[in-house]
Amino acid sequence: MANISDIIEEFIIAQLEEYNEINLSRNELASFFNCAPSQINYVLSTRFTHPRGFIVESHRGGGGYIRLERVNLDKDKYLKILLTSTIGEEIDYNTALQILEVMGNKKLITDSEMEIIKCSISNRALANPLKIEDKIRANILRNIVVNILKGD
Amino acid sequence: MANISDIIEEFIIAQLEEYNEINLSRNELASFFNCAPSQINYVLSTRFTHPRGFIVESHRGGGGYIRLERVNLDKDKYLKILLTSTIGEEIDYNTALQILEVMGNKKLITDSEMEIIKCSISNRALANPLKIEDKIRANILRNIVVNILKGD
DNA sequence: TGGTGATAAAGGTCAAAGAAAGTCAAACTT
DNA sequence: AAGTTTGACTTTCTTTGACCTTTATCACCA
Repeated sequence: MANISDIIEEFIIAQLEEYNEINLSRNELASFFNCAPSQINYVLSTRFTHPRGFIVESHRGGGGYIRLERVNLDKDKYLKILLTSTIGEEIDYNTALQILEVMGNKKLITDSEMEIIKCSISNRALANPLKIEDKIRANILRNIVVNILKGD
Repeated sequence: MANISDIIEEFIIAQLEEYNEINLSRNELASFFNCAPSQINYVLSTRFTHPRGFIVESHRGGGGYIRLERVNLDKDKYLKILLTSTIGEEIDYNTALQILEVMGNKKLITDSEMEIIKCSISNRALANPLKIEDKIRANILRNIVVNILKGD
């Protein structure tokens, strides 16, 4: 123990115990702990991950920030399992569909939410010639919009 | 927060909440907020954009002004415009967000649907080392699941 | 009276500087 | 070998300022 990363982790978790959503400044944190700013990124990416129930958002530029939020994994066992094991590094469309169906049955998502998600993850939407996220995103959005038009 | 642009944005939006068309003086605004006049242009061009449903008109010279208006297209028309021109071959995250906001305002999507879509199209979700759709899809799903957990 | 040019009063543009945060790989620890 | 630490470099967003363009008005002269 007693390595900086663990200490920073504890510090952040302590904050999250009080408020379950917090704003950090990467540079301030780094100078507070006397470490490289990128150390903060290291801590965030190794400790504050989705499977552990954290959501991290950030903004660059003047007035930038890092926002951290904690979700309660124990609230729903099924979702917890999804996060921590079922959905791994990769997942094909049919498996994903099966998951969605269960989520629908369990009323975790509405029908129209399910439709939106199907749009988002369809092979058509994700067809990906070369690491071009903006194109992919446009595909996803177009999909979604057509779908809303369709549903009267 | 704590950056001037956001504050100016809020100020202007508050005005638009009352009157849905307003006249501003660039210089007055700038001196009121103690910033460079061109800062106003920056705010206008980054925040009061077409995708967000604003129209900006201005006049130079003596008695010049900046007129700001909020447009209100009916739903089908708006969606058609989205499909045929606003969403092109590529779209960056911020523009997409602005579109989603308007869709939310127009009740074309519910708040939780909006959250799902944001999850689907976030840069984080689409981070794409190399044409690997299954990985991307897993990212998207994980995003969505965390988000549903978040929503109480 | 009517045209003309100077001046002032707007707003516009653009690029450089500044302020965050992100990435990645090399070096260091355990 | 695995996990951590560091730092150089990148990307994104904001702020500032110098310079540009457009418009209105007013004084002046034919």
